[in-house]
Amino acid sequence: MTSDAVVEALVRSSWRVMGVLTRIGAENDLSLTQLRVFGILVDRRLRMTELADYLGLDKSSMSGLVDRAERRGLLARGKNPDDRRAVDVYLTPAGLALMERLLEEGRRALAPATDRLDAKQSAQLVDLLEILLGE
Amino acid sequence: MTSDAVVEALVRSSWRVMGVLTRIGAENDLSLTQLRVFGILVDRRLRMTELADYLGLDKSSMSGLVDRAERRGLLARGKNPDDRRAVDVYLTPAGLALMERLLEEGRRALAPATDRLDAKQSAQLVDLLEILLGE
DNA sequence: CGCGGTAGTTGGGACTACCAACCATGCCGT
DNA sequence: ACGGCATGGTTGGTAGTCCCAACTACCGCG
Repeated sequence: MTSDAVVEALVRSSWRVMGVLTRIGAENDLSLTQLRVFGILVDRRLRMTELADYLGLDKSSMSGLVDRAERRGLLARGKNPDDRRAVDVYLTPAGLALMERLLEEGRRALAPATDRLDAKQSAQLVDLLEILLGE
Repeated sequence: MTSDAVVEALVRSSWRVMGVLTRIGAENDLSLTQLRVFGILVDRRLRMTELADYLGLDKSSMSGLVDRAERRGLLARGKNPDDRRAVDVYLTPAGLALMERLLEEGRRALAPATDRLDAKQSAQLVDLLEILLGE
């Protein structure tokens, strides 16, 4: 069965990627989840629950997560204009700046791997992964 | 720069894969890390420190990890014949059986995604990821 | 033999996630 | 318009993760 090989390759490479992200996060005192939160919020402003859905976490897990990032001035809570119960979360300028640094770091850290592909292969890989991810 | 697109696709798909693994783990009371330990030990018997190296964790993190799995009878500690300080870790038959179930579950869970690729694309993806992972 | 280095454990601390319980607000039917 | 149920978020408690520092046991070399 070829499905096995695909799953195996996917899982293996995913672990590799997570390892890189974990290291980059650790160097900046961010957990994997926080890193992901930042990645999500780069171009969005979301309510707590929406964020929890993105992450696949319980909403109660969000409070502390956001608290800690907020305390560091990287993230802020704001009122939601449409629903007084809801709380919007978004990156502060400092958070955005940090995220941009981390993106660059991520690119650099993965470069040894991604550089092994030529332009055509890169495009192919992106296409295949996008099919995998579905639209 | 096309490197951006590759990194983005890789990170996105890795998160997807991790989500699936997290769910499967949670359904069986296993953390992501434990799941990975099992995956590593399927065809190996390792010392604590070697395992820690595979996982990129501190050796002190291993004790508790192995403890908990051992308490559930999924994993066992054994003496290392060459070094009396060292402790070998390996899957018990129960652990191996569990892991086989989980592998099958993983394949099934990822099938909706992997099925979107035909045989040729699958082979291509595996090739590309293997290049990425290095030899 | 003795001494520095390595294998693993223990203890303490911050963080992560979950669940259940709890306010505040929103929404619906009557 | 109001009573009741649903929804958004927080809090508190628990178990697990992961780190660092300190410690014991053992290895190996001079």
